[in-house]
Amino acid sequence: MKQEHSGKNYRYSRQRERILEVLRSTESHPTASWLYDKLKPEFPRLSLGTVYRNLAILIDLGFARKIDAGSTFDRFEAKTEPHYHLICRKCGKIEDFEKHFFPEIDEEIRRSTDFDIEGHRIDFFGTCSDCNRKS
Amino acid sequence: MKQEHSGKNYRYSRQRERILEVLRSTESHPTASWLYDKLKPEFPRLSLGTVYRNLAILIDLGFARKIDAGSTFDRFEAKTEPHYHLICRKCGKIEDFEKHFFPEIDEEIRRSTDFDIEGHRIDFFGTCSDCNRKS
DNA sequence: TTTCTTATTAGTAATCGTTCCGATTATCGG
DNA sequence: CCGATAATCGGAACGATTACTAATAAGAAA
Repeated sequence: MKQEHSGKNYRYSRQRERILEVLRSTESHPTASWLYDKLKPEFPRLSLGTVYRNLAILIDLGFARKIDAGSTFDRFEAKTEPHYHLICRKCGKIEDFEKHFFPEIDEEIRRSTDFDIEGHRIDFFGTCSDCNRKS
Repeated sequence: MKQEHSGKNYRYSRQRERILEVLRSTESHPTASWLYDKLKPEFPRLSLGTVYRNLAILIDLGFARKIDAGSTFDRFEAKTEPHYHLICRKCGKIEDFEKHFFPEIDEEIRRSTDFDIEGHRIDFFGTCSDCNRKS
């Protein structure tokens, strides 16, 4: 893991490395405390503050992203390729969707606003197949 | 203001009526405490909890929406027609964008997932003209 | 209008996710 | 190995939101 970006140069830390590995190993778009629980057995003295601080650093390094899914808590992901999210209104599950990406809509918007558009995010809302099956 | 929806029947309240009016009168996508400050002179005994509770009711009634813009606090709007948001990465300002809407992308997604898609939200990120001018 | 029921409010305390702080530990260049 | 300082731990602090209780007010019925 290269740890330099945006002027800053971060020292290596075993906790940070593992936080990124665990984040990369899941598709569940976890919370900070989920990561904390996962890593607590490995680092018995791990602190939640360490998880938060390192997630912020990983975001700064471009290795992770924060997701706003309407919950009261933040969720994170390590996927950096462009993709969208399917958010289940019933259970809150977030799934990645990468089959289509629409770069042309940025152009469309650029033409009719003076905002300097860098990119966009799309979230699709609905009900996941698990929840559909149950009702 | 019709106050019935989702089974519940709400009583009239002057505070709720004014909260909606003020929310409709601004394009600033305000926070709960901004609304509180605006209405405090009019209702000297207004409580912040009242603002939050009524915003939740207004959302339930379909008169308002909550916006997740990556901040630590919630922002609200009373515009109910479909539209997107332009979010300034520098100053946090949110502007509405209604010139284009892309209903066809829901169809596109429906075809390749088993999620039951109800709709989508798009947020465009960039720099607003005010911030561009300053730098 | 008066009464009665109950939704709504004000005021405050509690909650909960996140950030901050001081002391200790670890990284890493010299 | 030493020294400088970044990162950690543990816990306190913070800030937005929610929950609780007694008082108030909407609105239906008499």
